Amino acid sequence: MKKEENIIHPKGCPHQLRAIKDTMELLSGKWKFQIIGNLILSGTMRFMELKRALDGIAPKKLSNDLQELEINQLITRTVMETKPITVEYAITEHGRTLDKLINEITDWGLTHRKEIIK
Amino acid sequence: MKKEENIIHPKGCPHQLRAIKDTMELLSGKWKFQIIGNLILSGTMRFMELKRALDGIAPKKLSNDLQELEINQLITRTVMETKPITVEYAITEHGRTLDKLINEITDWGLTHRKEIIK
DNA sequence: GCTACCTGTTTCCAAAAGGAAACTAGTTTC
DNA sequence: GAAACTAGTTTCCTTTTGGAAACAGGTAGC
Repeated sequence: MKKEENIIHPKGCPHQLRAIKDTMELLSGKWKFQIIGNLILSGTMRFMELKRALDGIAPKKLSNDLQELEINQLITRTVMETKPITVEYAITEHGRTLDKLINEITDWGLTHRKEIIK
Repeated sequence: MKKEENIIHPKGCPHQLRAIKDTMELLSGKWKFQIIGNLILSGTMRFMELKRALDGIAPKKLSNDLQELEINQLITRTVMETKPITVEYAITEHGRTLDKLINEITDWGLTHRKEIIK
């Protein structure tokens, strides 16, 4: 075989690869899907509620991730004028479109655990 | 409000959160879903084919990720006794169960791009 | 005024991820 | 024997990620 045989671009259009890249650049990491998952289930949660639900997360990390998600219009942040000030984080319409994806991630995680154990 | 009000564990059973963690610990990162995606489309690919398809990946990274995926039984590695030795990476039955998940990731990436642009 | 609570930010540090370049080692082609 | 192909490994470095601890700035209760 000589060199000039693989010029033709393989399969998988870059269009789809870019979509995978987009999703993973925004949502990969340890906590983001867990945050979205909690918010989809609860609809709305406060900072300390999230901190307790996501066992072990540092406040800085939670704060950073929430900001990134807000910038990408997946959640909203609302300051409530309560006695000690509270902040409500809510899932947006756009954020809810992650519903199916999170179900797939969850289902696959369960499947994989069963597969690897045996 | 006094302190002892939020003892009850919120919603979302830890069972599901663990599944999300499992999936993301194995598959988050820049390249893994792209590798699996290519292999699902092509069935089987050689090292250099993958390297060319995943534009910009360093051989070390590709090698490392492939090893991790093999350990988790998502792909197989077969050395072929050809003229210059070649190695074929193939998706396994278990790896194919990621099919739906990758479709969701791709679809959501396309949706998100449209949503953010407007 | 002291303490506690809420929502963070700041600083500092450690670990993990990722990339560039050089190199190994075997085979084939010229 | 020189050059080019295969499939990586090794080394070194930079960037990103994540976490711990301390602190800030407000309110409320005692």
